[in-house]
Formats: sequence, structure tokens, C-alpha cells
Amino acid sequence: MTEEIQLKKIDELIQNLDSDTLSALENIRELKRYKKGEFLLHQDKLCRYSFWIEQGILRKFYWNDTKEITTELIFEHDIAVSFGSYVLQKPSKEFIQAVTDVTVYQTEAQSFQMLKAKFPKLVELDLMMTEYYAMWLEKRLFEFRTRNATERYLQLLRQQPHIILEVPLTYIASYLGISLETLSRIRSKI
Amino acid sequence: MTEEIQLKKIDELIQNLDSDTLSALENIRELKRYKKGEFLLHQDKLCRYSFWIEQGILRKFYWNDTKEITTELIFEHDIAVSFGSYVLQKPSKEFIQAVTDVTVYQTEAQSFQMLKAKFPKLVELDLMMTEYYAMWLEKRLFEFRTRNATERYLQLLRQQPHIILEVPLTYIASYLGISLETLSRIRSKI
DNA sequence: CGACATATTGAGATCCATCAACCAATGTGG
DNA sequence: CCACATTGGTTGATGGATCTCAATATGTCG
Repeated sequence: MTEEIQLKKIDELIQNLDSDTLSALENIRELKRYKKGEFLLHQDKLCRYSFWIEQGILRKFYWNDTKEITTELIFEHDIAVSFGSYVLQKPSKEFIQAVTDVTVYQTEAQSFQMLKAKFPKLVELDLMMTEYYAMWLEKRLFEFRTRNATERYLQLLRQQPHIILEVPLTYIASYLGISLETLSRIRSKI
Repeated sequence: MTEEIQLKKIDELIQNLDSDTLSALENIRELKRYKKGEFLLHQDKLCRYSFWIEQGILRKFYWNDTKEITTELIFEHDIAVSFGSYVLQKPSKEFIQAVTDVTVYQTEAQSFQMLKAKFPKLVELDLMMTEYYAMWLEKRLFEFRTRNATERYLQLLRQQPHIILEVPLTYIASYLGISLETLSRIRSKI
């Protein structure tokens, strides 16, 4: 899979960071715990932090009129940010919420920005992570445009079965862009 | 608009590039013309170039079973690449095709990659452009998930009226994710 | 246990795709 | 320069995927 190539490159780059850079990175991050249901970011607030998940599950969602739309379900060893808000430091459309109790390393956008000026390797790291996110977004769009509800569910089941085991169906339906009822019917037909 | 902030940052960064960097960039790019209908990139080929459009219109699309899906319509002073293929140098799912006669500056991915090693500012430029693309993708996803066919058309009409004037309805329908017939009916109801 | 969140099932409505016929404009070979 | 093919768009009829609303069931936690 294309994504794995990118992950490998990111991993290699991190492995090869000199210890100065690494310890600088560690100095600006902070270990935090959030309880299930807690919000790490509210709509209309600035996304001042990135959240590296050590343990647990997060989700990103926004409100559309009467209903929530889940944009992403995020697991251990991945990063949660409200991208547009984080990059531009403008109010976020999205919430970030703890689906389970979570442990995260949170890093202030500003601190990371300053560190990049000092350690150019971090700009490359940032670029690779952004590339990774863009490819993930392209894949999401591709799936929405080419697969129907059943196919999207089956694909999720195949590719990320842990999601289905660990996340309430309400969120999964919303993540897949279908109603809870439709998801229930798809599942009942195996 | 959020996107404009990013465009401004990109522009500023380019304005502030030293002349060495700028002329290096110019040395690795090549002015090319393509006729309406010609392919700048074929499916299953590597996307070896980025295409900066000097004049004309390009589109990106892929095949899904029996029909084309247009992913992007690209105008003057913007860049066309098959992102995943360009970044990972793996075969492209997408075609890039000239909608009109076009003039582009094309730059080899490899040359740009090498230049980045020499001119760190270019890594920042690459990052900003990638951020811009990721935000564009987020916006596309948002629109597909929150707006119906009519709303998507009206939004396009409002935000990028030139697209509707210059691109065949067949492509616009496909870009909006609706059938040509539906688009025709939407338009007839003003 | 009761209360509240989560999931299932049914019936009806809606949006939009598909298929098919048709039309208008443009281009091309003889 | 005409006849015909091709491209791009319109219009009508029909069906399917999925949503919404409502009732019911199941699960979970204090």
C-alpha cells in the first residue's frame, strides 16, 4: 500500500534524527490524560496543539445543521489535529473528543514552529506527515466517490477491523457517511 | 477564506527567495505546450513532473469501471500533479489531460527533490504547497459530505464561475460527483 | 432496578442514477 | 458544399440506494 511507504519514510527520518533534535522535541511536548467523552478541542477555538496518541482513541467531528459528522477516528501512534486550524491558527470547525480514556503527548503548534527554524530536519518531518495526511484525504475522497455504503463498510472491516471492534456504531456510521440505521441493516445482512 | 491566507504565505515565501534559489528553480523547469485533449500523464505511469500552468486548463481524472471521475479542474497559476504518484513515485491512478490548449512549466520531481537538499527554503515551500493541497482536499470532502447536488453546483457557480464558463458540462458534472443529466436538470431550474 | 445510551427493525419518502430518445452545433471526407 | 458522423447537452420515465421517522429492543452503569 502506498501509505506504508510514506510511514516507512517518516519512521526512518525520525530514527535518523540527531539526539539534539530529538530531545528538543521531547522538551516541548507534554504528557496528558483525558477521560472518555472529554474534548481536546472545541469548535471555534484555535487548535493550538497536536496530539500524539500514546494510548486510546480520539475522534474528530463537526456539526452539520442537526447532526454530527465524524471525519476521522484516530488510534495509538497516530496524530490528531484539526488541520486547517492548526496550520493557519484560525478557529476550528471541528471538535476533537476522547472516544475512550486516552493518554497523549501534546505539542504546541507555536513551539514546534519555532523548533523547525532551528532544526531543519523537522521541516522535512512536517512535510512528510503532511504528505501522508494529504494521501489519506485523497483515499477518503476516492472511497466516497467510488464505493457505496456496503462496500465502504466491508472495506473498513477488511482494512481496519479494530475500528469496528472498539468504536460505537454511531460513530462508525457517521465516519462512513451513512445513517446508523443503514449501517445496522448492512451488518444484519453480514 | 482560509485558503487565501495560505496562498499569501506561499506568495510571500516565493517573493523572499534569494536569486540563487530562484534561478536554480528556473533552470530545472521547462516550458511546454500541449494541445487540447492531449495527456500530460497516463494512468499507470509515474508522475515524474509537476505542471505549473502558465496558460489554459487541465483536468485530473481516473476510471471507475465504466466511467470517468474528474478529481480536479486546474487553471492558470496553479499546479497539477497526481499527488500520490508524484510523492511516492509509484504508478498513477489518475490521468492528467489538457482541457484546452495549454502552456505549462514542467519540473521534474527528481530535480526538485535534489534542489531541496541544497536550498532549504524549498522544503518550506513544498510544505506550504502540500498544506494548501491538504486543506483543499478537506474542503472537497466537507462539500461532498454536507451538500447535495444542487448546493454543490450553486457553490461552484458562486465561488468559481469561470469554471462553469470555460469547461464542458460533462467534466463539471463529473467534478461535482453527479450525472450529466442531473446537472442539466439542476441548471434548467436555474 | 431504573434510566439513559446504543442498536435494530419497519414503512414511507427522497434524491439521484440509469436508460433511452432526441436535439443542436461542429467537423470531416468525398 | 453537402451528407453524415461526432460531440455535447436536454428531457422523460423508471428504479434503487439510502434517509427519515417511529417504535421497539438491548445494553450498561450508578
